[in-house]
Amino acid sequence: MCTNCNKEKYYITTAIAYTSGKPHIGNTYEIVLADSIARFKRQEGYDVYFQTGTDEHGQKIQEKAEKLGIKPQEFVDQMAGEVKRIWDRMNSSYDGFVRTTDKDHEEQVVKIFKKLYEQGDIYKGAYEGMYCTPCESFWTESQLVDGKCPDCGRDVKPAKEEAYFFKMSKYADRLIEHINSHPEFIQPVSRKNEMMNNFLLPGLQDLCVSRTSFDWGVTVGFDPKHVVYVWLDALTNYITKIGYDAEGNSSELFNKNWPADLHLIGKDIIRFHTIYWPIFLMALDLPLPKQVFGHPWLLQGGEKMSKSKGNVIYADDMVDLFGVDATRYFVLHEMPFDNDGIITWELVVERLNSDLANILGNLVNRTISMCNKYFGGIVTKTGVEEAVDGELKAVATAARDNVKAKMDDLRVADAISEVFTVLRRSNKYIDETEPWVLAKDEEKKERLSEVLYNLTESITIAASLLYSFLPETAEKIVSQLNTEIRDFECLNQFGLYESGNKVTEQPEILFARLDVKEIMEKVEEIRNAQRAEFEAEQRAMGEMPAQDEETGIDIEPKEEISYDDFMKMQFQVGEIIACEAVSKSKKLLCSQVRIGSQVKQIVSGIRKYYAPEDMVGKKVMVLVNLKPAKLAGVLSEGMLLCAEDENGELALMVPEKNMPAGAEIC
RNA sequence: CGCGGGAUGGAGCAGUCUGGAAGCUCGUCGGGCUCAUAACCCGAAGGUCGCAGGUUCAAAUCCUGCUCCCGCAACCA
Repeated sequence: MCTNCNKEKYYITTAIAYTSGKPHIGNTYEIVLADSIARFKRQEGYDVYFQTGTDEHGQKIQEKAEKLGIKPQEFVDQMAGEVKRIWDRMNSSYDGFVRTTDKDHEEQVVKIFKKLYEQGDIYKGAYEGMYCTPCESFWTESQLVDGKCPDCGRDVKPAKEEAYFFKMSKYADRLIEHINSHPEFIQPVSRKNEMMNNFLLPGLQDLCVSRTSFDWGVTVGFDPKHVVYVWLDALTNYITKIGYDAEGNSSELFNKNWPADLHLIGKDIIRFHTIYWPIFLMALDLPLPKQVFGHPWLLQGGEKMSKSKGNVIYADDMVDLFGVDATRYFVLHEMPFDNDGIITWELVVERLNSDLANILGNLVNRTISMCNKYFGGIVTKTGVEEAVDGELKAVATAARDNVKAKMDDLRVADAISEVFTVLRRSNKYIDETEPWVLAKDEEKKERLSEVLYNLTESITIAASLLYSFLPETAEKIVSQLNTEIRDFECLNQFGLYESGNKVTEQPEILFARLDVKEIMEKVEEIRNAQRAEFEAEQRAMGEMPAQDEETGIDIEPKEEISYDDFMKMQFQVGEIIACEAVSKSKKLLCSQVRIGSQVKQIVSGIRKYYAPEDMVGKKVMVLVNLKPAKLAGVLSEGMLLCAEDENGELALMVPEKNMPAGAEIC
């Protein structure tokens, strides 16, 4: 309880956005969802603190900055600015924006690390594995390919690197106990079982919490060779930014707000938030957050969005085409509670037209038009009631508690539907009361006035409830009705709209209907621009050679070899006499290849381009004397040679004339 | 047998835990209405609830087996 204002506090956070790339609509969803919850809690009367931010350390970011030829700090400054700009554009009402490169945050991370070390939860140990010197990488036995480095194929040797570890196991039992006794802690519940069965119950490994292989991170104060593991760094943002101090001088803000009421995160990082984070907090002797909600993902037409697929949808493009509130509406509405949601441009247009334009916008527009047409804009309550009014009033006054019930369960999409129930009922009410018929009869004038009053009142209630989700639209509506967003407390009452008020003379169209075809043409432009941008970026990072369509593809030049080197390789024509898919893999085909008098089994990653039955009978170019290796558990004794284009499309090499199986290629 | 999620009218989903008349939104078709953004209201068609068994008076729901899809992991000779 806040001592100043008597309001109960509510601390909500989003995950901090990783700054390795521009966030797409799937990432942006989280801030909109959090914003809606934060706004709703404020409306309900909570003293809300809403924090978001950016996660800016780590190897990936260091590498990306290097490739772009700029300093990591410069890179994350750009990305953080971009994230903040998009969050602002989505009209998110966060109170705090943390960057993990903020001085005060970094200082606390150092202190926290030190504290945990001094009390024995973090200890110095060694990370053991197989080390590839040229690649500067550790690999586990299972990652090795044929006993060699999976990246460069060179020899690896066992090596040890000193590192700090966190004693996870020490707190595991306490965490299991907490999760079991607080069923609301992990939401949705299905995730709880996943965490328990996969990680907690089998036993927690101690976590390596420092790195020496790169330096873009928070340096361990007492051992500057090491940087703090990104997750230890990132997770603590929830306490550092509101003023936690590991040495005991925490701020007012922290004391008031911790523990957090809700960490809103994506389902992919639930493990970090429901296992590592609580354990870190236990070690710091702090209370655990009350709830962690791992929301589902927004998939583009059922697929994950990725730049290389060229199917990414960005918030900016959506806002340009549809506006902020339509974008907010779509992501909030289309995202169910525990399944992934689907977004396509066509679906967005459909939702916008049917819900926002037809049901909401048109209702407001027709109501205001009638007020103007019949009463010069003056809305008067006359008290001439009829039976049909009862149902409208019942629906309108019940909406508040229905919305609240859904919001309490974090079912935001369902909460919005509750508001639309009021709007749909209002449209129906117009049909039932037929104002245009009443208008023709002078004696029905008072009844007509009452009908329009009831509509105006219902819309005011609906708009007030819509405020958390579509703040701009809600404001526009009440402004057109010449009233204000109504207090949450009164939203279960009917008849508070001030009788005699005058609505606007010129109702503005809230959401114009859109034509799918026109939108799709614009989308095509966006896609083209995106593709060009992606290629430019790849080139900037040196991952894609400048290409000229006339001259074909250039590849990374390889080291010069001697004729003897070439002659070491034995190429022969092979005839595929049988071929089947490798059952444990999606990409592999296993072929029996006749080479002269012998038959070799060869596994190839070409299932995407060749069906097993198409392979049989083909004569192909085979590298015969490659050392056999197992792929997905299947022995492969050679390699079928293919040409590959920039899209990964493959073509088997076949002799230009018919040649016998076994013919040497040289 | 790597881990997990899913399969419900043309599309997107709810319902499954706690068996008891198959529901919502969109689309389609028909009708009504004209205040409104060709919007709104009413009605209809359309489903072997992935497949096959089993339990039960009763199964979308519980049990067993299978198929397909999607993530992750592994792997792309």
